[in-house]
Amino acid sequence: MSRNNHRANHRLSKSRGIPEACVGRLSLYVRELARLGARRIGFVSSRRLAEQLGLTDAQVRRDLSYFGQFGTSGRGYEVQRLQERLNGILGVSGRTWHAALAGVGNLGSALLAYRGFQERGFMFRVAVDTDAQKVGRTVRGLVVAPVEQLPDLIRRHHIQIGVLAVPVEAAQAVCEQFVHAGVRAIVNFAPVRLEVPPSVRLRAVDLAIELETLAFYLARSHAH
Amino acid sequence: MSRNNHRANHRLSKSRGIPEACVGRLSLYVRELARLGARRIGFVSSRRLAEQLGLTDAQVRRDLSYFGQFGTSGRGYEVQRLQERLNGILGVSGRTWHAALAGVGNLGSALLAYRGFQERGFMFRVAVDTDAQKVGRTVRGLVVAPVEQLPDLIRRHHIQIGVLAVPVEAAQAVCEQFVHAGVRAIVNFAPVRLEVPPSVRLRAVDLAIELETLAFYLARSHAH
DNA sequence: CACTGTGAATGCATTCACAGCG
DNA sequence: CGCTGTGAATGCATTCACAGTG
Repeated sequence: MSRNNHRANHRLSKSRGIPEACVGRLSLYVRELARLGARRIGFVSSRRLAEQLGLTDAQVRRDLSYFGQFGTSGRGYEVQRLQERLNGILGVSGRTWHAALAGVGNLGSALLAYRGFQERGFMFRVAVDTDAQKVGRTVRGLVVAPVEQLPDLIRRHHIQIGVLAVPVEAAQAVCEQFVHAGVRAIVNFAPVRLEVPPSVRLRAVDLAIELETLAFYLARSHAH
Repeated sequence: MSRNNHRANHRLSKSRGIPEACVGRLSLYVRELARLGARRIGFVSSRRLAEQLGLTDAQVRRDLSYFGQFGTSGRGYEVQRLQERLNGILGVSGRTWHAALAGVGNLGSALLAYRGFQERGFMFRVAVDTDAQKVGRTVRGLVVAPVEQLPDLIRRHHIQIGVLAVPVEAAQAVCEQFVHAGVRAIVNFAPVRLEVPPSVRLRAVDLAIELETLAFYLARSHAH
């Protein structure tokens, strides 16, 4: 789910036969390459890369081969060059993606503050909430707006990614606002399945399911 | 069909052979069944369940069949009974799982406050941090302890699940403390791969990767 | 050599399709 | 009938194994 997780997904026009799982691993490759680069390592083999990430060398080569031929026989992959290429493929090189957060509760606030997003070129430019108590407050340099303004704000700030951290009851409605306003990529943290048109890419992060999955295996291993 | 009962039982006894993806979906089934139960719906067919969750009816039946025969021909599944059975299988019926949090930053605090955990029988009984500023503070009724006390606290509070919300640099070390103290299930929110013995169940939640995956598809669909 | 890139083989997960049951 | 439970078929993802390359 990991795995999964993973997974709580839908068929969208598959981007030219690239396994979904492979796309998820691209980010891992970039991260490891960045680390290697920081250590002034110029070349890396698929085996080394695989070891570090808990994969097989064949899988690394296969994954990369979907996007082109980046390696050199006998030497491996040039760290810096591959990193740049993969960042380009991931769409995170030289640009910033604009995100909007709906739901400035505990989780939402944590997401606004999350360093990993900025580091990879994701920037929250909009935060909304229904709660009149929260509207107007400033969180991480962002003024919380009323949820009614969401469509307008999305257009004004050229939002490409919507992040849902609202209660289950509100999730579908807010999601539809995102979609109507033209957002085509959404991450949903509410523990409910959302209905979106096939043109919209949806990912679900379900925290309770992560723990329940673990509980399943714990309960089983205990029994024996 | 009753002729095949021994085969089903055989499957049930083996913890192996159950697709990991199926385990993740168990939680989804339970959630939907709870909703149906609240609406006083007594029976549900695999088709109805599938529709609601965005799956196929065959998949629902297959998933459930790994654990036994819960349905009635012509009528479907008895909502309440199936819900109870699945909760039992998931290990979340009538018991509480004890969790420990490492890293009481923004994300960690949000996890402590997350309602979905309590609702499903997960309870944080321990929270630790390295930051002297945070140690001693009370968060959600829990006194933050210094990380050095983690092994002792794990044993004293019978912790079964460890949750890592520490920075990348600290993650592996704290993880090892969990493992040494006997924790056999860990959720890792730090964007780094952790090394654990095979007896320990590890799940990774990587927030940046969720966004990057979306960026990949956005970048592609934009290009064409 | 040491390594990549990739057909072919394998292993899982999902879906089909239908016998069998209430 | 309507529906489950499940062999058989299909579809993906991973791994094997090796020809090909600098």
